[in-house]
Order: sequence, then structure tokens, then C-alpha cells
Amino acid sequence: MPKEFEKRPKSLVMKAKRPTGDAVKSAQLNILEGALNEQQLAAVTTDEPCALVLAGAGSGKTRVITYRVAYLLAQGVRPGNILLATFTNKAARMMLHRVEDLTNVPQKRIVGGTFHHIGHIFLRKYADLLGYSRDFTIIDEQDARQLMKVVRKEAPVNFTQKLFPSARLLLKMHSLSINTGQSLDELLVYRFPQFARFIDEIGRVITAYIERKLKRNLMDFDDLLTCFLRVLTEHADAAQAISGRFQHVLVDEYQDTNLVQAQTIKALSAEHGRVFVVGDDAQSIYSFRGANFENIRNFTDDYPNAKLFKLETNYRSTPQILELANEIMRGVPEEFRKLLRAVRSPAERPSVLVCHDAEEQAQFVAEQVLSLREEGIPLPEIGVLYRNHRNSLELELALSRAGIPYEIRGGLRFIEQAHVKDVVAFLSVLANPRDEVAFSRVLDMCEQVGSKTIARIFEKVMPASEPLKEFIKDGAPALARGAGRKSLEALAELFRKLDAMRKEGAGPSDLIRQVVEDFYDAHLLRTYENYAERREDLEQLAIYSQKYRSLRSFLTEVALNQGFTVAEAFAEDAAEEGRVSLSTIHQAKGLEWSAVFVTQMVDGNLPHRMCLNDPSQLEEERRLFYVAVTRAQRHLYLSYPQNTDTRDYLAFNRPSRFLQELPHTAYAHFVVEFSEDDGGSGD
DNA sequence: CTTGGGAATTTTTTT
DNA sequence: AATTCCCAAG
Repeated sequence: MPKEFEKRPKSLVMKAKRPTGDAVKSAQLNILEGALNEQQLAAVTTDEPCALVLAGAGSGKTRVITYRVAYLLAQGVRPGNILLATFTNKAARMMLHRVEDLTNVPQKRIVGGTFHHIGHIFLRKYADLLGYSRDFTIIDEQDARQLMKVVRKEAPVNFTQKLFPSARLLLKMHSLSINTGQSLDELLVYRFPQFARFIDEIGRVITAYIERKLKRNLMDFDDLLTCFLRVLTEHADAAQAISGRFQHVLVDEYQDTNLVQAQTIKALSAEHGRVFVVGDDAQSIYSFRGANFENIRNFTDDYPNAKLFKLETNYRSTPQILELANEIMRGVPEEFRKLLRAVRSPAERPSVLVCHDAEEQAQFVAEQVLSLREEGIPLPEIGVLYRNHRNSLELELALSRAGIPYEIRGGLRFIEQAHVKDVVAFLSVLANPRDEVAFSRVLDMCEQVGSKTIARIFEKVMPASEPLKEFIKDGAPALARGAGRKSLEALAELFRKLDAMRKEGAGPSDLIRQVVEDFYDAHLLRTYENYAERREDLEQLAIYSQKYRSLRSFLTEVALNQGFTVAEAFAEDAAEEGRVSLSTIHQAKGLEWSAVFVTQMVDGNLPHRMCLNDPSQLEEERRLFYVAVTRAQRHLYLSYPQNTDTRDYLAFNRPSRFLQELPHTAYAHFVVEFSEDDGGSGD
């Protein structure tokens, strides 16, 4: 290990607070000792270069990784030498904020975020090594599907198109193949046998898709990972510069990394081997995205020197909740089973509630929330979880009826709404005119312009070195006749204006307002019924974008930081008493509430019906249930409706097999009935 | 060629 | 139940 690094003056980091290194160290250790238990302290202060922290739910995982960063800083490690990879950008912000509190090191000085975010940072610098230009555009899933659709149509596939996989499916195959390291052939045989006969054709379409992205300077989400890895493995100079910089690599939620991410960590740490990894294999719930919990289970194979730490004290939940959680995981192989020790005092058993239908279930949740509030549990301490977004409908209704403020995590993302994407597309074209997805979206808004005209325009414009100039100047509008021509001319005029504004230093919000004023407003008016609402959204977008000076930084933020939802964007802040959280279980990862409702515990929903035939997917559903249950500190309610009302028939539900597998002693069983005006009643 | 409407298909979780 | 696909009228 490089001696030089070890000797760096400790005062550098802590200058603001305490001048001498030793004083810093002992002060820091005091803080640590008060804040951490023995196991946590051992992990945080280890001298081993490579460490794996296996941390059960609620055992202080986040705390450990946060304090580890603070500890390293106190040891004299420069903030710039630390890399913190987390599962969401929000998580990174929270951790680094905490680090700032502990050490006074501003969070901005440490590189932290998702692998996508980190990859993006360096690709802006090194993308040209891969044949991309550095001002590439990031496309989201929808855009990617659009592009794949185009490529698929163009491909010389002679089969009756119906039997050939859809664009969506092609993307999924491609993505899984990359992220799991399986060849397309293998993947098709094992996961999509019905398409195995199209191997060659599928391969060709996917290759065309990859080439097209490169040609148009577009990167999809997977590219941010794979291209970054390619920089690290194929370009020694760049790799040296990057990995030389990050002397300490820390990874949170390691159980949800995929092969590409694991290889990235490996490449980053190849020289110094200083890796600090935290995770819990029992909480691996992202295999549909290529995540592989073998990464964490086999960590010591990949890193033979790794020192293993286990955190087994659970600070979060009551013994009753933990007992139930342990029952869920009863089946996992012994070597990986964790013994979680509860330190909280005993309380009520978790409840299982049988409701008549989804409405009554929602009503029950609403009333129970009210009585929890009576007991003194504030609304932000209550979480309502479900398997998929659609399950939130009845809950929203019941909560609003009861006058309970709530916020929804996930759901339709603000920027994924059609009208917002429309307006953003104008800016995307401005930033990267070769972005054919955005460009055709814009063209498509012109009246009397359809796919044929768009194709003709592209044919003329795309080969040019500056497609947008070509479009504006060379009369691409002339390619259409009549009304189509008129609207294209209006569009060209708008782009002329935007381009000029941009040269004069206009920011994203100016551009957005201009687009809306000159062009989009009219489109909005004739296309949508709820004109006013959507118009309001766009004003919100303009306001939101004021934070960004450059077009590129705004577009990147929009593409990568999709965290905020429609509800969130409009949440009037500072509601005096806060809000109840509604969330999918996936999005609840890493969070906790005093009281947790897990709703729709119906076989076919949790576990989801699509998973029933595949044992490994079924196990993942079980882990999902485990994650849901372990979010609860004190009160846990598991509920399911007995009937599902579709429009024309009534279905009887089976309770989730996960419920049926639990021993009856683990919970209290209730049948919820609303006979008069309120209340569930005992069995 | 565009557009709108009716038919067919698909259905989870997210960066 | 909602999105995507296809076809036929204008």
C-alpha cells in the first residue's frame, strides 16, 4: 500500500475544527464510542484494507458506513480520495450530510451517489475514448424503447412480426444480458426459450440498437455503467487517473449490485484493494434489474483478504416483529442466516387483518392511522406499503376522505408525464440535435406531420454536421406541404429564437418558458382536456429548472435524478403535522416507521403472480416481504382483502402463502368488519 | 399522409 | 385497465 498516502497530514481535513491530528483522532474516537456498539465500532475503525459488513435489517448499516467515512476523514484521508457508492442519490446526500455534521467536511467534496451517477461524472470526461462525444445525452427507459422500436422496424426481420419480441422485451433481454454477464444465447435459452429460435435476428437488432445510440450520441442507463467499466478496463491511463484518485471505495447495499457494478468496484480498487462494503443478502430485491446477491455471499472469493464483520443487534423493531421477520427467513441456508438480537422492549404482536375488499382495507388503514395518531404517533412515523403502485388507489381515496395528509413515494414521476417530457424534448434537441428520439417527439407535435415526413426530414438533416442548423436554415420544412409546412416553419422559427437566446446565455427556465409561450401552449390546448393543470406543471418545471445554469446540467439532473414524483413536486411543504407515507416496498428500502401497514397480502400480488413458477423469483418475493416487515419499529399490520371487485366479476383471494406459512403464534388474527360506523373487531 | 378509433396485447419492482 | 398496434377514412 502506498506509504505516502498514509502519511498525509491529518490537519488538512479537520483544519476548520481542530488543529492537531492526534487531538482530532481521540476526539473522533470519543464520538464514535458513544454512538456505536462494539460490533459497529470494530467495523468502522478497522485497519484492514478490505472489509465486508454483513448487516441485518435495522442493525445500523447506514450508521456504520456514514461513520466509516467520518472516521477515514479524521484519520487524515482527503475527502477527494473517497468514493461512496449508494443505491439512490438521495441516500448518498443523506449520508454525506451526516458526515458533514460530524466532521465539518462539506458534502460536496466527497464523490458519492449511485453507480449511474458516478459513471456519468467520469464519462463526461472520458466518453470520447469510446467513440462517444462528451456531450452525450442520457435517454430514459421510454426513450430507449422508442429508439429500439425504430431500429426493430428497420431491421431486416422477415418473420411475422407478431412472434418477434417487442421493443420492450428486446431491451429487457439486452439489459439482463449485460448486467448478469450472460451471453444473449444463454439468456434466451434459459429465460426466454420461446424466442430462442430468433437468436440471430435478436442479436442483429440489438447490435443495430447499440450502433444507433453511438451514432446519435445517446446513452441509456446501462451505458452509464458499462461504458464506465470499459473506460476502467480498456483505457489504462484513464483508469489509472480515476482509480488512483479513489484510495477508499465504500459501497452501500452491496446485495443489490449486479455483475457490472461488482466489476466496476473491482477495477476501481484493483491497485490498492481498499474496499468497504455493506449489505444484507436477505434484503436483495432487485434481481429483475440484474442484481445478484451472490456478489455479497461470495464476496470473500472475490476479495480473499476481506475481513468479515457482522452486525446482529437490531435497534429498530420490537422482539415480536423480529420474531415474525425471522420466521419469514426460516428457510435460508444456515450459513447465511443471521441471528438478530432485539434490544427494544416487548410490545404487541403484529396483526393480520382480513378485510372484505380493498376499499374496506383502505378504510381500516385510515381509521387505524387516526387512532395511532391519538396514541401520539405522528403521521410521518407511519408507513403504508404495497407491492405495486396500483395498490395505492383505494388507500389514497380513503386517506383523503378521512382528511389524513399523505405523500406517495414513487408512482408516476413528474418528468415522465407526457407534457413535461414534450417540453424537455425541445431542450434535448437544442443540447444534442442528433438525439433523434427527442427530435421526432418534437416534430410529432407539429400538425399534419407524421412518421413519413419525419423520416424525410431526418434523411436530410441527420447526416449534416449540425442537424439543427440544417433544419432551421436549409428549409427542411419545405419537405412538407400545406398545413404541415406551416407548422414546421413555426417550429424552425422557434428553434432559431431558442438558439439565439442560448447564445446570449439564457438558462433552462428561460428556454422552457419560451417554448411554452411560442409553441407548446397551443399544442397543449388542442391536445389535452386538462389544459390548466398541465400548464401549471410546466410553470413548476420552469421554476424548478431555475436552479440550473446550463442546459446539460439540467437535462442530466432530469434524466438521472428521477426521484421526485408528481405528488412530491406539489407537496405543499411544512404541513404542520407532516404526512403518512405511501410507498411500494421497493422504494421503502432503507426506511423505517414506527407503524407499518403491509397491504394487499394476497397470493398473486405478494408474491406476485408472475413469480409463482420460478423458485428463485419466489424467494425474492419472500425477501421483499421480509424487507417490508423489517421497516416497522413498533406496530405492524399485515392486511389482505378477501374479495377483488373487477368491473364484471368478483374474485376470491387467497391470503399470501407467506402469511399461511407463518406460525399462528407469531401474530394476532382479526377480521375487519364495518357494520355501523367504525372499527375492526376481534375474531 | 395524417389521424383517430377500434382491436389486440400485456400486466411488478427502478437507476 | 392501459398501453400499443393496425387500419381505414379524410
